[in-house]
Amino acid sequence: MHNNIRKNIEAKLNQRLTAAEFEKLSGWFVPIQLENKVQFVNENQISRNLYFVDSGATHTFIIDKKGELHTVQFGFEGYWIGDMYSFFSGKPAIFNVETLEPTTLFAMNYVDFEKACKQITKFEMFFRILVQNGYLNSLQRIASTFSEDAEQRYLSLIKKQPDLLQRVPQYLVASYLGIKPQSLSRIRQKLVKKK
Amino acid sequence: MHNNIRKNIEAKLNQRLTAAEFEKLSGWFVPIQLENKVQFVNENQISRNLYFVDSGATHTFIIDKKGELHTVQFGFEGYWIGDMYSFFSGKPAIFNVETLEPTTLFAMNYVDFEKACKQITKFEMFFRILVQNGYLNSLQRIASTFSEDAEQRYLSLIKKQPDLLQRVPQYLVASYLGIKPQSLSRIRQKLVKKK
DNA sequence: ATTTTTCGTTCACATAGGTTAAGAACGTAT
DNA sequence: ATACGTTCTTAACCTATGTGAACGAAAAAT
Repeated sequence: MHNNIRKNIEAKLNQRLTAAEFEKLSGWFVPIQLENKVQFVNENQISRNLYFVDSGATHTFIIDKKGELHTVQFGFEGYWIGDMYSFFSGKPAIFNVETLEPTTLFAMNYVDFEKACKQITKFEMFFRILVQNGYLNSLQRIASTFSEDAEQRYLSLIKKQPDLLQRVPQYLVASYLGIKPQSLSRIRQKLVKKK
Repeated sequence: MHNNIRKNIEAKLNQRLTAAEFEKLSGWFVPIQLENKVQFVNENQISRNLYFVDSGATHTFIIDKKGELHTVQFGFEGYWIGDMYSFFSGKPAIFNVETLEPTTLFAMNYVDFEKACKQITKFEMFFRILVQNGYLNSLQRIASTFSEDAEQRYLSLIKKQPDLLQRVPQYLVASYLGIKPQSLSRIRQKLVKKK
């Protein structure tokens, strides 16, 4: 049941978990089944869970002062998601997370997370790597936002995740790229003509 | 000598270090004095150091394909800087870091960092908090880039760091905001007239 | 099956920010 | 004091993206 988590951790660590370690971890990850369009993390509400996406898709987003939605990140099979700020500080979340398909998650609460870090050094290492990678990715995303135009960002994105447009509505892809749906439509039209 | 580091760690942890812990840590942080305009982390070169800015100022930046500079972050007294990617992976850095004033740093190398994490749990906790905060800040910066125009971002920035323009050249502030120096000049002129 | 809502496209027009270029202000070296 | 390089400003023009609106297609609800 928890095999995808195991594979994911072992791949990032480049190291295997023992049967005992895996068994302990499994106990701390509770499966959750959600329908499409279910929001399970809410801005301004406390969310002391860390989630692993076993199957399905999610998006993490904020709503700005003008009421506009901005996608911070998508989450597919094998992604770790949630509101880290709330998870660690115990204060209300700053992001929202919602499913984009029927989705199976594994959730670990903060108390178990602390146990896991203490009892299983490999998990603590794994998690450190996870946060570091997330941090670096977001720094590079800032850099690319400033150095590339929307067309280039779009091309990089579909190169990196060719199935993205098949799985999430185009207006959310636009919100991830930092542009309006109409602009993404225009960019796509221009690219078709170029060929 | 290492008092600023101590204060910084204790403040973030909200917990004091014992004399023994502090003494150990002090031994691992090597002071470095640099002149203005010294680049001490280079893209494509390995940099397995973590730096604490004791006094002075730095900026972390990338150069894009068009040869243009983009500031990723500034570092002043009490900031922790360096190229985390290289620090952890041992691979070449993806960022550059340079002084903007005569600067005093404390450097910790990766081997000592690992010792510190193992021997001083508080340091390990502290560092985890540091990376998490960095990650969250960068996610929020992405959100603000998409939801605010350059004028609003400029106003938020000088509100948060009123002395920034006194300490770093305006073209670097522009590169941090993601605009050209001419555009920042135009925005500033417009703001003066508004008053 | 029909209606209603959501989503993607297209277009005309508006605007923020980029580009180029020139000159002013300032700092530093001579 | 003079000259040189660097930074900042200003202005005219250009371009990518935003805005608002209309339409058709697809999806969801009835």
